[in-house]
Amino acid sequence: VSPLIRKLECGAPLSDLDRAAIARAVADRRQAGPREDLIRQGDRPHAMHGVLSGIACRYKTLPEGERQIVGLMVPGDFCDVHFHILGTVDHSIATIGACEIALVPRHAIDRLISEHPSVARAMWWASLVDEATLREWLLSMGQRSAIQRMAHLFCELRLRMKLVGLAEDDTFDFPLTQAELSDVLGLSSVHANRTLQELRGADLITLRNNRLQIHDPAALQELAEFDPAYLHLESRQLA
Amino acid sequence: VSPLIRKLECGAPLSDLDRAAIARAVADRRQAGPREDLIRQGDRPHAMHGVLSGIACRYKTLPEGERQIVGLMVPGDFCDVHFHILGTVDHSIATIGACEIALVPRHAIDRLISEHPSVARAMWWASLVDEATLREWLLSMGQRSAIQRMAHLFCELRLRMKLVGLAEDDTFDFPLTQAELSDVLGLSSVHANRTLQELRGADLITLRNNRLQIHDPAALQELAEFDPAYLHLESRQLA
DNA sequence: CGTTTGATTGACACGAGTCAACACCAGTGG
DNA sequence: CCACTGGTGTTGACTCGTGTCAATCAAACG
Repeated sequence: VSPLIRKLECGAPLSDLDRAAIARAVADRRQAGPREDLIRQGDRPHAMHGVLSGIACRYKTLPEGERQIVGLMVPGDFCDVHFHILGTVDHSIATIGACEIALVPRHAIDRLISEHPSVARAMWWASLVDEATLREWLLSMGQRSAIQRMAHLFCELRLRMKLVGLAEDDTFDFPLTQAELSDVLGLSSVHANRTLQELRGADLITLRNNRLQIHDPAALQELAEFDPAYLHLESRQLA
Repeated sequence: VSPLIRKLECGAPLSDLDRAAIARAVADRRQAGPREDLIRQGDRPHAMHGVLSGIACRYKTLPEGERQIVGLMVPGDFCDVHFHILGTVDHSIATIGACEIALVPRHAIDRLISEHPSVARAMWWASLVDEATLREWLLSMGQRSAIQRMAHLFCELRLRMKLVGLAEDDTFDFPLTQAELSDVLGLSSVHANRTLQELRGADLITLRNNRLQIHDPAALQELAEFDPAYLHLESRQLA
C-alpha cells in the first residue's frame, strides 16, 4: 500500500472507496534527486506534493545564509495541503536524499476533499499533527540540550517511520548529512558531530550508511524526555 | 468593532451578514484574571476561546518544570479553532495579564463555518498564519541570537497589534514579566533582563508599566533581520 | 589518480546559564 | 504609620555549553 494511504488511515477510518480515490489522486509520480528544491519561498504552487519515499524538508534562511530546517517530511506526509489559501509560501521545501514524490493537482485535491469527507478529515488531522510537531520542536529548541534534542528527533522519527511501516527493528533510512542534521537541531555541524558521537558512545544508536538504528528506544526516550502524546497516535500502530 | 472581526477581515473579505454572524457567535464573554489556565494539556475542550483584550499564551512544560511558551495570542486571535479534530490537546493555554475572553460553543462554530464560507476561509487563513508564525519562531530559536530574537518578537507584536488597531505610535500593552518573556525566547530570566537592557541602551525601545514603545521600527527590524512576509498581511493594514 | 564532499578532531572564544545578593516596589497586616 | 512580605527587576562573578576556525582524514567520484 502507498504510505500516503497508511498515514491518512491513522487520522480517520477510510472505506475502500476512500482508499481508491486517494490512490487515483496520487497516481502521478516523479523522481526527485537529492537536494532538489520542490517549492521555493515566494512561489505560488499549483499542485500538492506527497512524499512516497525518501525524506524531504521545509526550511527557512536568513539573509546571511544561516538555514533552519523547520520540518521533516517522511513517506506518507503531504507537504502543502493548504498553501493556496495563503497565496505565496513563506518557506522552501527541498528533498534531502532522492525521493519519489506524488503530485496532486489542485482540482484533484478539491474533488477528493469535497467527495470524501473522511479523507478531508484525515488530511486535516495530519496537518494538525504537523502543527503540534512544530510546537514540540520549538519546545526542544528552547529548553532541551543538544543531546536531548537529537535524541528527541530520533525518537520522533522512529515512531513516524513505524507508522508507515518503515522502521523494522527500530532501524530506518536516515539520509541526512551531519550538516543537515545540524540545520534541523539549530546546532553547528561540529557540535552535531560531537553530540552524535556521544549517543553512539552511550550505545544508544548506530548510524551508518544512511541507516539509523535505535538500540534501546526506552533509554533514548528517557534521555530525551520524549512524550509521544503530541503525535496523536492513539495506539493504533505503536509497539 | 471587535478585534476578532478586524482580524478575520484580514483573511477574507466579509459581508455585513458575515460580521453580524461573528458578532453573535462571540457574544458570550468572560473576564479571566492574570495567569489563569484556560485549557490544560490533556483536556477535551468543548468551546473555542477568542481573545478580546489582554494577551494569552500557549505553553508546554518538561518534567523538570522548564516551560516554553510556544505562541502568544493577542486581541483578535482564536486559541483553538480545530482542537476537536485531535481529541485531547497537547499543550496548555493561559492568560498572561488579565484578559477578556470570548467563548464560542462548538455548535456555534460549526454553524458559523457551514453558513458563512468567507468566515470559514478567514479562520482557516488565521490558523495558517499561526502555523507560519510557529515556523518563524523556530527559525528565530535556532539561528538568531538572544537580542535578535527579542527584537524580532517585538517587531512581530508591533505588526500584530497594529493589525487590530492597538499599536498607536508604535506603542502597545505588553503585560509579560521578564520571566515570561524569557519563556517565550528560550532564555534564562537573567539573560532576558540583560538583553532587554541592551535594547534600551541602544535607544530602540522603552518598556515601562507594561507598555512597550518602539522608537525606531526600521532599525529594530534591521537588527532582527525581520521580514514580515510570514504574517501574510498583504499591505492591507500596514504603515 | 586528483578533486570533492562529508566526517572527525583539537584549540580556543564567547554567548548564555547559574547562583547569589540586593533593590524596588505594592500589598498586607499589625 | 510602619514593619513585613512576596514578586519582580537588576547586578556581579563564575561556569559551561556551543560556536568558530582550521587541520586532517575517509570515502565517493569523475
